[in-house]
Amino acid sequence: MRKSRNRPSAARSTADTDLTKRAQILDQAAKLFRRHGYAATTLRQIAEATGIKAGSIYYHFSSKEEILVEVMDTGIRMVAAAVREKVDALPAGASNRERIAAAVEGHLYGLLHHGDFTSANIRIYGQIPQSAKDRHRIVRLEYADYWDRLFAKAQRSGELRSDVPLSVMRLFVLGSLNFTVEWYNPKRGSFESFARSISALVFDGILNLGKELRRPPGRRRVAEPA
Amino acid sequence: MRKSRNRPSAARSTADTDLTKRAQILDQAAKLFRRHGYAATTLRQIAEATGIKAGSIYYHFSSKEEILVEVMDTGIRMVAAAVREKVDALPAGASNRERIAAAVEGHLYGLLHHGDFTSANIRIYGQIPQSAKDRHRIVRLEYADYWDRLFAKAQRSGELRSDVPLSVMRLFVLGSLNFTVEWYNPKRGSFESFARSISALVFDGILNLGKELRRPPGRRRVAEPA
DNA sequence: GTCTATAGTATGATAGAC
DNA sequence: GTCTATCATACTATAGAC
Repeated sequence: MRKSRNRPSAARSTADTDLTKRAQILDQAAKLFRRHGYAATTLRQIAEATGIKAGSIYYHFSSKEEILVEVMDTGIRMVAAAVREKVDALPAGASNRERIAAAVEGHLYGLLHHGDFTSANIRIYGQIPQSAKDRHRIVRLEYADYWDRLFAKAQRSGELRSDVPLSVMRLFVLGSLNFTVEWYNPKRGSFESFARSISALVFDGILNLGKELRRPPGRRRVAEPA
Repeated sequence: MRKSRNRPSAARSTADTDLTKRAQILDQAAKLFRRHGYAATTLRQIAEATGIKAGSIYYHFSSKEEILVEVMDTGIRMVAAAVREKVDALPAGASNRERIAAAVEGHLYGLLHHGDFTSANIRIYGQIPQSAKDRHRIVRLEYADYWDRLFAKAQRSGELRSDVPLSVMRLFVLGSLNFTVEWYNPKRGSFESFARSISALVFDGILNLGKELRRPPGRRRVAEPA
């Protein structure tokens, strides 16, 4: 069913147009899936938003579900790429806590800068057909494993609290980050200050510890011997 | 359009049957909305799950959207009721921090014990028609205001950190709680221990502060003078 | 209070012209 | 690579029998 591969390598402009159209369809699909859900979005809507007719979509995709799976995969991949970039940019001797902080920042960045794909992924994952979940599974699991290893190492080194089950901690953190796509408003301050706030809450919680213990924004507290 | 009100007050069994059927429809609708979304759920599915035929639903509801709005409202009301119960049970002199802790516990309780209505609400809110959002708006806003006041008081009394915008803090907390419906698994431990874990993370964050600073489960840290 | 039957509309997908 | 036209199916909602 895959067309539009293996084209004459010279035809640059044609190739670009083709890639662009495919990408356009995915962009519009992500936007519509995010706003109205998968089932409520029709191929006619996607087509109209892309500037073509419904039937033409089948030149680029073999089914509605194929569009869905590609939108879902893209959502995860964008976030995963942003996380790896941030974490890999750390100096060699970075602590596990610093690695998690970088991952949190990267996750938020990927999440909030590719809004439609990531929001669609988070919003509709629980509602898509099982067959789509199955095809999306590998990409999703791989990313979950990444965080799993990050947290496991950090707890072994004693940097994370040990009175809360590790899986609860990991799911809580990822869940709280993911839900920011539902309420983050770029008009109310810069992304950087937002990320600092979220990071502070994840690491230190909401309580006021007194002026003596609170560091200036951007720096985070480490264990404070009594 | 409203039938089945003002019936002969003697007919207890008839009344029960009627209420039960209406409630059954809502129960099944909530379950299906949660799993497949609003648009993807058909009246035939709701009817079949309830043990009647699609046309019969119109005796109890005037439209699909009316079912939706009632499911959405119920989701919020159940959580709000659980929160008020927990907060109102506190002694008169309770601190704002204790009030928030009780609200967190109540919110989690309401959320995870009425899974279908609350999960449906959280999952599909962003996708329902604008007309349904408008009709759902008042119930939703009222509950948001409750938390708003709770947080505002706590920050004024200095119990909450002041280096993070209050709205970010409130939305972060509610969002992280809400997202637990996506991953909470009652088979992996009791609700009570789960609630303690989440509460600990919300108030204190994920870092290990050293054995000296960590209180036994259930108790929470207050400001610790240096 | 539930049923059957159906009106009116929209959907995903396909075929074939250009 | 996109179009028009259409098939087969499904949907919400209504009407009227029981």
